[in-house]
Amino acid sequence: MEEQQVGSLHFHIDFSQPLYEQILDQARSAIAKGEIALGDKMPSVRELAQELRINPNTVMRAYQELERDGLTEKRRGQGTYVTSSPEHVASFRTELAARYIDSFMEQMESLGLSWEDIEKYIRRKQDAAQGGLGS
Amino acid sequence: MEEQQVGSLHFHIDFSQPLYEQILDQARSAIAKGEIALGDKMPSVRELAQELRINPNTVMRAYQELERDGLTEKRRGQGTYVTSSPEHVASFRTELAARYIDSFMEQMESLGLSWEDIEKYIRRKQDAAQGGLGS
DNA sequence: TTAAGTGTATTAAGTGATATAATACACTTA
DNA sequence: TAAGTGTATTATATCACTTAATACACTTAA
Repeated sequence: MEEQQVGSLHFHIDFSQPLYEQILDQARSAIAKGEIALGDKMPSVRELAQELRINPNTVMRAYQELERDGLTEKRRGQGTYVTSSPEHVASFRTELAARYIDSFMEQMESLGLSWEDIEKYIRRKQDAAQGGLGS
Repeated sequence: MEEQQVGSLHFHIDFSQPLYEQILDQARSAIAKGEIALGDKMPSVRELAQELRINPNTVMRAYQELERDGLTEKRRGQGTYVTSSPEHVASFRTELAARYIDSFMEQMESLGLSWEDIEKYIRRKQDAAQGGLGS
């Protein structure tokens, strides 16, 4: 397990998933949750690669997907910046959340679990953890 | 997209995921939902491979995992059978469901979504579909 | 103008997961 | 004995992922 702070971003990298996917997910999360502010400069491709001790091409791949998500903008010769548009972040969140939720509901359906079953499990878990998630 | 009925089992195979994983998931689902009965004989490795037009080794891999799940028992020289123990199926369901749910909640948390947000989305979706899932 | 720092593109190579193919063995049943 | 089981092995092929080494175009600041 690898823990790394790069600017205002925090990464924990392991070998359970493709590297570019972990960078992507964790950068998405940081932007979606406002851990890095709108308009802020992201670490450069080379810098992040050096800090995480991985290849620049791998960082590039994650950064290209971030831009496709509408979460970042790239300025040739300057660097990569978090979008300044709150709407872009918001629409990304709802779209990705919808994808996650739909896929999750399919999994539950494949196990023959109803929505009520799921609610019961979550409630039990939240009680046990004394409100771990509910904002 | 490939649709195949093999005995009481139904498979739809594509190239979105590893073949062995699709077989595994769909067999798990069929057993968990009782679409194939406890104690029933599964298709033989060779038969399923032939029907799905894939390699027997690939079916083997899925079948081995099914046994590790406690969902099937293999009898050398006879075949592969669905477990006769309802408890095994039940414990598998709750265990896998817990894994799915936990991973899902992590995804939601990474997007900064609260449990209430999720509930709202689901309710809206269920209303729109006039009760698509609720048992 | 120059140097350093950006994103980007290309080519080559290596590794591991996935899948196929061919074959053989041990076991059970009819 | 023959046919049908699960199982194991070896070889091969493909693809995703990752690294490596370079090179190019652009921007900014010295």
